[in-house]
Amino acid sequence: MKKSDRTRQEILDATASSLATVGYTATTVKSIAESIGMQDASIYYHFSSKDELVGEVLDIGTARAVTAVDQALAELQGDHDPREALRVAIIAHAEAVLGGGDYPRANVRTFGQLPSDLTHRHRQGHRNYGQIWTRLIDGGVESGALRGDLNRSVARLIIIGALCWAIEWFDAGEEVSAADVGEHVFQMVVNGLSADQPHQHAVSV
Amino acid sequence: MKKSDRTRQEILDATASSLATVGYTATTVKSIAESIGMQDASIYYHFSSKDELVGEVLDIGTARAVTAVDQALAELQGDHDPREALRVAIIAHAEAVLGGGDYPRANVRTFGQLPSDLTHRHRQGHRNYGQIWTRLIDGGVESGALRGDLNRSVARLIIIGALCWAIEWFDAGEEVSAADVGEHVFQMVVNGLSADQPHQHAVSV
DNA sequence: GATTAAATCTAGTACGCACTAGAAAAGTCA
DNA sequence: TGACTTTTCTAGTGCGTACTAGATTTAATC
Repeated sequence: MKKSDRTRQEILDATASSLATVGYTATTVKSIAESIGMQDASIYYHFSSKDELVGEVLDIGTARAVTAVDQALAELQGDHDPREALRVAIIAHAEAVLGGGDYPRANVRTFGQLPSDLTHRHRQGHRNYGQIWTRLIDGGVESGALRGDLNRSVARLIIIGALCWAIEWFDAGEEVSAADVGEHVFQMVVNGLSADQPHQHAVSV
Repeated sequence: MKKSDRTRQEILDATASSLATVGYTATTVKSIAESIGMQDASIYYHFSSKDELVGEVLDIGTARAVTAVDQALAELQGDHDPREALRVAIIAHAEAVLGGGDYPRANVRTFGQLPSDLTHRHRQGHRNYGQIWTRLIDGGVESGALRGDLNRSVARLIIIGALCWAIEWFDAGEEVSAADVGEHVFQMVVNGLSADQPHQHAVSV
């Protein structure tokens, strides 16, 4: 591996870490360079602009999140309740975004604070990610496992929203793990908080 | 009312509107001034800094959200299922943040992109707001209406998160209203998406 | 209508930002 | 070692930001 590739990777990692923790605006080219012991101008040998660099980090982030969920679903072999697929996907998302690396976290953390160029650039990636969930919900409704009287698109966005917003309060140091958060979202959104429900397995947290 | 008070209000309104639509960074003192036909320097006759102005807008926002939820709960007289209280609160929050004015929207929209001074300044306000929900959930669990096997704090944050994230995708122009979003969050989080649940009233959207 | 106070404007400052040009250093391979 | 390429640094530019000082206009009061 060339030195250039190694440095490039180091820059990407530092940018992902900064985006995930302090957001887009507070992530300056100078601060990225400092965190890896470089001068800010040297960044521009590897990337033509801040937004190209940030865009690449976000691309990697969506790819990793999609892979995490796809992989978790692929491991679900044989016949299974569509609710179980939803559960597995929700927990995989939670682990990728909360417990996982900086890249998926950078994605969620900077959502809503990017310049419009970058927002547009990633619209397709978000659509692709949304389709995973659309398929899961559609499958559940059509098989009769999930209610059909709710707007599926709204339901999808509410699930994703509950998971994404968790980044604002989740603290990896506390006793609640990323998987715990996923389990809670699943329990609430699929089984419901109401006490007199079937299909409930006690959750220990 | 003095002229100074009217102008001051105009500045607050313009700031709330800007924060709610483009976020903290893109809200510049100059852009605020321009939107009401002033010079940027004139803003400083009424407010000592950008962050003091923004802080005041956010204070108003939390106050209005709290009032909206409190008022909706107060109208719930007589005996009622704790789930109904949760439903009323969720819908009131949705209407305040999605359908309501710019002030509560500014709060949610800028969450996570504020400088740390402002974040700290509003920590108490957020805590107070969280307590409304803590009471609702605790009441539900203790009366036996809600499950007791989930972490209540996590449950609270998931409900608020699902509602807050809706600001990222909700479009007031579409056929789904703010109250519809609230109703969906309630249906999912309390009754659950699963098909074979009691307590379900069909929702038409 | 003159006098005083309130409100706004003009014209700046200083600073941090993304980014550039060209020199210097470090790495590569005969 | 020496010639060449790749990478990094030094030193800057221009722009947008929040913010300030002092003159100027607008409003209120007698």
